[in-house]
Amino acid sequence: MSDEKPRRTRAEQRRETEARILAAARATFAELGYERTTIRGVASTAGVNAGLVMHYFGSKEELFSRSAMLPEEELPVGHPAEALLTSLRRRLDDEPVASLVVLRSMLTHAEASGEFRVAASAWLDRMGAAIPAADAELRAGLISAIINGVVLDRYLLKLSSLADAPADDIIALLRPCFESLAGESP
Amino acid sequence: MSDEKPRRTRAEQRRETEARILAAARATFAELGYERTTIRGVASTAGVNAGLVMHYFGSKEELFSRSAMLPEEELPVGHPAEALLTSLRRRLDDEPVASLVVLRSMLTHAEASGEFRVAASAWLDRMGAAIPAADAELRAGLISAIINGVVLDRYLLKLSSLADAPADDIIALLRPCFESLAGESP
DNA sequence: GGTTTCAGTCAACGCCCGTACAATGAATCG
DNA sequence: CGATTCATTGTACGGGCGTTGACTGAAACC
Repeated sequence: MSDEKPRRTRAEQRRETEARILAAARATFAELGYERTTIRGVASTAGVNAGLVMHYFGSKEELFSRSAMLPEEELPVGHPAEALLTSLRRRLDDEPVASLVVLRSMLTHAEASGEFRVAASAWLDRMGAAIPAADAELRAGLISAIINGVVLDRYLLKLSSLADAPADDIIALLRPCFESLAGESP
Repeated sequence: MSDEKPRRTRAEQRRETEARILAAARATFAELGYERTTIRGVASTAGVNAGLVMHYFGSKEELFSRSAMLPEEELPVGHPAEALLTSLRRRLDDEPVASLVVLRSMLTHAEASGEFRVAASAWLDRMGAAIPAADAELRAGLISAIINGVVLDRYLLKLSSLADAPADDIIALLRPCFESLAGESP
């Protein structure tokens, strides 16, 4: 009765705790932004001591860095406009939190902007290359701006007209815009 | 030679100093957001003591409130799409700072969002009323999102493709989008 | 000219934050 | 089983913040 094996080995426990902290951090950064997020707060949400967060992640900066890491987004294939609409749908449905950590904290935390501007630039370049127009870069930038604006109003500012609308309706209304900007022929 | 009258009466001096503080606060809030803006920093930019800022504005919260006040925006008249493009142009050219204080701090400072959501709602209602479509509200919301997204990418995230583009090019490319969303006939 | 007002300064407070570090006790290992 | 690792805790410190209230000296007033 007492020789029960421990449910979790030490390594497992460690990984689980670290994951729990990371999840708490992601949620908090997304909701409060960088400045208002405190190590103690994250720790308490994760049910651990604040010192442990430091022990595992080294600093708040690094915790943020790890929280903001996005899975490499593979671009959908197909006509640019449709591909971009798919990309938008993904950000509207799949995992708003991931986007929010980045978006909100880029605004909150100036130092974080740098590395993300790089990622954004890469995205813009790939998109720009797929758009058949002389001002492809600007067009890609505008599409990116539209996507950012929609996510912003819907999830951060929570403006009612966007927050309550079904994703399908949003996509449908934006399709002509994306086609116009992506230079699709009608 | 010594009976020179004082250049500024006390009331003038007071108004000038207060205006200087307010200008410094606006600039700082726009650049750093609510949390990273400090009373001491604003005071030092304005060339006064931190205590004076408190004395005049009561609290950081109130200083922010006063900084974020926008002049009542009168809506341009004409066809909705053109009116909205004019509105966008205004935010691109006229005074980016005013928009930025609100936009950045709504994201940074949750408590501030409330009062601005009200203003945004009023704007959306007026816009929605001018759009001849069943889903006018959503369409207005999308247009607002686009405007926010453009300002966001151009002035806050400073993404190169938008930050460097002439306002005219942006307007030109967005015209079809606005027309499509505002339900204008071609 | 004496008194009052008031723009502006200064020093201090209490608080919360990120961070450092020693201590603990259970899992791991030889 | 004894030694060692290591996940986890508790405590403390140094700094920056918003805010306060006493103070100063020149303008305003009668």
